[in-house]
Amino acid sequence: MARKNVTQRDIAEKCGLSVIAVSYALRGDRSNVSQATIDRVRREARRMGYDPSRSHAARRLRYQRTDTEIVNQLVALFFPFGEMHQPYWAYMFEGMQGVLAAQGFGALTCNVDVARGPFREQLPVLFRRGEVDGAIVFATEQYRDELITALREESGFRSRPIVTLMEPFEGCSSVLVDDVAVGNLQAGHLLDLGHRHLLAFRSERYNAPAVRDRIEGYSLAFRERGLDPEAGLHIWPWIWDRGIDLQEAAQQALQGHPAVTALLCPNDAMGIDLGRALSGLGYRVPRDYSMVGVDDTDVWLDRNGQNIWTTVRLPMRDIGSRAASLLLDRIAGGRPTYTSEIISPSLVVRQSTRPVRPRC
Amino acid sequence: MARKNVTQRDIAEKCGLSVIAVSYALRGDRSNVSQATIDRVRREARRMGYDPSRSHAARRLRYQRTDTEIVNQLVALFFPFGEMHQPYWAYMFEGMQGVLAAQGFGALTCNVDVARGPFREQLPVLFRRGEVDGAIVFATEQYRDELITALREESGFRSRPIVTLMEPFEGCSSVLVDDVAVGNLQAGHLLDLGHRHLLAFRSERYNAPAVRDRIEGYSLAFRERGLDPEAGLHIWPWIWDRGIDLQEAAQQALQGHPAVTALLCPNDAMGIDLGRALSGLGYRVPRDYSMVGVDDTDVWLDRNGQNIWTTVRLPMRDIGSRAASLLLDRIAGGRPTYTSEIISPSLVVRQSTRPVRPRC
DNA sequence: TTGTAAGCGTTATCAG
DNA sequence: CTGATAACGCTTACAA
Repeated sequence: MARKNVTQRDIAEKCGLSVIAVSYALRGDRSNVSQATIDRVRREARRMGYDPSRSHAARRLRYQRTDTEIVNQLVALFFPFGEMHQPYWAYMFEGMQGVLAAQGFGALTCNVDVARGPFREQLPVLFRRGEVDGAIVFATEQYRDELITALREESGFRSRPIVTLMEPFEGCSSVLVDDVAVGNLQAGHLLDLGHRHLLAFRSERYNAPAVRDRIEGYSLAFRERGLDPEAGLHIWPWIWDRGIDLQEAAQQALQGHPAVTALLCPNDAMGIDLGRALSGLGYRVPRDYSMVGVDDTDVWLDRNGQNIWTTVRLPMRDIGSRAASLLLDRIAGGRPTYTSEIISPSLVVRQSTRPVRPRC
Repeated sequence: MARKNVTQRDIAEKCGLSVIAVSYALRGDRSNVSQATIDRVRREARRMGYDPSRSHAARRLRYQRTDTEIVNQLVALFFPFGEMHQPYWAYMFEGMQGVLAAQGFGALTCNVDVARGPFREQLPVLFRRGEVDGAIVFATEQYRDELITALREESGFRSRPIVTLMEPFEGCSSVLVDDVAVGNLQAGHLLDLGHRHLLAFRSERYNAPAVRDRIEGYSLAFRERGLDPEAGLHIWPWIWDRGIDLQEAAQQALQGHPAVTALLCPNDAMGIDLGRALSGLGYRVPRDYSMVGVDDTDVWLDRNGQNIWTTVRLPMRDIGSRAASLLLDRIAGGRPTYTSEIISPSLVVRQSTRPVRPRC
């Protein structure tokens, strides 16, 4: 058990140098110390078991004199409580944790809630101390603005890097999904199978820009194939919430569109629930309706344990790890450049879609 | 914008005292300073906007001289990746966050993985710095021992408080569930409905002690009613995993026990999946089989959006908040007493159970 | 009850 | 290229 901490002074004594020379050497400051000394000091430091993390407090104290920010290896992850048990968030989180852990960073998970008062007062004390290096924010419209404002106003955080997920934000880097491509892949696949009347469910839980982009993607798929979206793209507003009678809602949607042979679902969870409801109504997927989702995070197993759910895959782990990388880059580099990274979706064809066959 | 930090010296000047007197006063050290001074200093400090969290680094630095632990308002939450998207973990997490956030504490979410090397090297650097005040550990047998050992060996953490969830551990406080009562409630309810042959699925994912206790609870329920568990309690080993053919497995289990009219499920998720598989086989719940789960975290909705799933409820939020409270108590109090708290389950009767009716 | 001196471990400044 | 000095803000030991 290393009883006493090894300090720079110990190293200095051992090397016959001054403490400050050691300080320079350890930081590799070539303009104040020779390369030879640097090497010698570093070797000795390693040998003696010098651990910079032990003297973090001293370093912090010293640096606040010059208003220099110091890396604490701690970042905050903001997300709504409701997303916690969604598989897609679990995957994103996994992606982030992988990158963060590899660098020794810790993840401070934070939830804010309008019901609990002003956001600034809900932030852990660590923020005020300036011990949080950056943040990844996954929040829906309403929360996001207020949250980011709160962070910017917190003097311990101020202008530190923020990465937003799924939506851009002024002054932040972000990791986005190409929602036009998502819609295009979904609709294109169905059109290529010969389906000509598609029903899209516009989930209210989706924020405006993403929904707009998806629909644009649908239309684009029609036009790219010389078809008229006005004629074949049917949009049904849909509130997907616990407590809704899925079968009744599904029945209603389908009866209003007898020509429809395929369904565009905004995400897997909703789509699979809907598919199950259709089965309950006596319809068969894909015999009666082809269905395609988004995410590839949920499964619909057939009796052989095979996943039959055709979907547009969003690489959630990648999104998470890209966000973390972006954040760490900005923390390390200090460059105030706001990068946006756009993640491309990909189509995963399984058995919930098949070529159209004419209605009797 | 508070450009310059207010320090104890500023307050001292304002009050015409020495810095050390202010230090004593702010900490309420009655043996070194008069109550009058304390009040005066504190009032002035508040007026000037003195913020102790700003000088945390200085305090840390000073205290490490006397090996005094200082509260950082940061605790670690350990859990397996696989549990992340389980609703029950989401609820526990919510319970913990509520308590922690109310005290300004931050939650450092940590996952360890044997595949990534020794646990000690996977810990965020914050541990080595001694900036983590305590930990809540939710890990299955295999991980738990190694993880807690790693924490104890980390010189920056050493003997700081740990609270384990669901299972006790030497030298830790813990929040436990009364699994005998869980089993007793499940089986007792079915027996009271007149069922005499119960099939229990012993999920392999459950750790040994909990499984043993549940089964003891089943037997107890029989004996309390003057019935013989040997005659009516049937146990079926069951591997519940993705990729399994649920219908086939279910078929097999039921065919082996023709007298069975009710099913004891180890948790909701598995039970509801199984119930759906039974529906697919043409059975009806509860007409053909009464089913009861554990957790009350998952729902099985009927066509009216009503949850029909009868289950034994484990108050996950309470478990989480109790664990956090236990931890904060030990962090604040410093008492090295290891408390175990046992949480009682409760029966929630819905429509997946009904009185037995004789088989044709 | 109050004040003085010293030090926690580091680094910016400036002189050699 | 190297080193002495001072300072970051706080608290313990000891003296007044």
